Amino acid sequence: MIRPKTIREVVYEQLKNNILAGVYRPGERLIETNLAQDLEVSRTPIRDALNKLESEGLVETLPHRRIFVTKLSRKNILDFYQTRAVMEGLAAKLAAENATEEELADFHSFLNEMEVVFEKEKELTNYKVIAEINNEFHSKIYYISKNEVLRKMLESLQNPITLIRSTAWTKNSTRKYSTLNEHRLIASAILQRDGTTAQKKAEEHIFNAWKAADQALEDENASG
Amino acid sequence: MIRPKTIREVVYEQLKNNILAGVYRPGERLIETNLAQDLEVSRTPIRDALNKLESEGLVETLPHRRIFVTKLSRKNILDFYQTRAVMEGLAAKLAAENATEEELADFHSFLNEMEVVFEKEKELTNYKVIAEINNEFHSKIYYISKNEVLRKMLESLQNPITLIRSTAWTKNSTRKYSTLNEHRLIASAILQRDGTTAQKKAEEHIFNAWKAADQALEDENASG
DNA sequence: ATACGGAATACTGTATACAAAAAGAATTTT
DNA sequence: AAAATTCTTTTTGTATACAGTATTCCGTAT
Repeated sequence: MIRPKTIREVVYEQLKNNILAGVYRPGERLIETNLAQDLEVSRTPIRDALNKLESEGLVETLPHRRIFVTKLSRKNILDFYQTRAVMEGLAAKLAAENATEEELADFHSFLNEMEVVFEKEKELTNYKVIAEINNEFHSKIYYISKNEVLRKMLESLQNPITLIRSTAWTKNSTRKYSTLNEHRLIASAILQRDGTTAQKKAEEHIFNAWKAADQALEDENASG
Repeated sequence: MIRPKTIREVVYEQLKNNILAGVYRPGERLIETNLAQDLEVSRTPIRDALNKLESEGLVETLPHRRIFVTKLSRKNILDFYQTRAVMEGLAAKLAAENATEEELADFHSFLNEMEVVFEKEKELTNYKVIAEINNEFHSKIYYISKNEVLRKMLESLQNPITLIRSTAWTKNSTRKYSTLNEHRLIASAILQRDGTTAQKKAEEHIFNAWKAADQALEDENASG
């Protein structure tokens, strides 16, 4: 049974995609009326969508003031990753402790798939495929952790982080390889139900991701 | 220079207060039209406020379906505290590491104030005063941690937790005393710039708060 | 009686008109 | 010419009317 999507939902997804894909760049101004004209809807669903995006940290605004796509500072970015690190650590730990046997079996076969994809995409040119399977890896952990609150918060952190990555980090093969390795370490700890190690490896993984993102942004600023 | 508040801001605060104070009970249905009439405004700012409250987890709704004040399950509550624990831990650790000398001095004198308040309110009957100063204690830590992302997320977690406390936990003197003691332990670690201990003590503190809340809710269900 | 189906109704979603505030342009003042 | 001040324009905030969907109520059939 499918439910027809409301206009605001469609608008929300479109705007979000445009922001995350860099169509609307960080710092760019958004005007309700223009967006409404472009998407051929009234301002009402546009405003609803923008409100939601604001609470997710993708746009910024003050009452009666203009609306801008969020532009994150280097400190902001560190803050995001730092926060995400402890949350991913908790998720990994809970996953190791709370997964059912079925879920672990499932997770195991997903890992095999992942290996196959990486094997096939040896050149790692297909950034989108890699990014997708990496996101799926993390999502699986959130779900088997059985903590809904944590899952939702981590999912909402995903947006700003995608925003960061869309600006920097187009192709950094070294990082892609180490990501795969780090995922292996986390997964192995979860499968062995070793919560402590899973937590530690997950935290380290996010820390490394931060270092890579930070480095990429620095390089970009230095060259651009 | 003060800015006149927009209607939606006022409405948001009113609805939020009513939810957190238990005027609108968990599970209760909210009707836009009625709220608009009660507050003597149009539906527009009501809808804006409800959308915001939804993204903060205080109300729940599906498209074209009714709106309800969030009713948290026991598992939800555990999830909230579990998540908050690691985040408070991180905040305490960062506070110990990143506070300036001035901030530490400030924090120290706040602690003295806190002791005075508790001394004066020996009977601990004035629940509101105690709750306020406890919240302030945590807020101070968020600020001196220097991590804005973490602070905002912790602040948004505060709402559902207040919701939990408003239903259970009216007066539990034992818990109030141990809260003071636990706060002392966290503070002392921060003042000594011992990040590891601060983190550990903060995590334990939230875990204990969860145990108390969970117990109170169980008792309430058993009796009520 | 109970289950099903179809109006009636109650509420949320959307469009649009109008109000108010902020940003920008033009004008005056120094 | 620079700064301050008014006024114009642009843009967001709010009210309201209308559209569309879910829920309720009632009648009918089994």
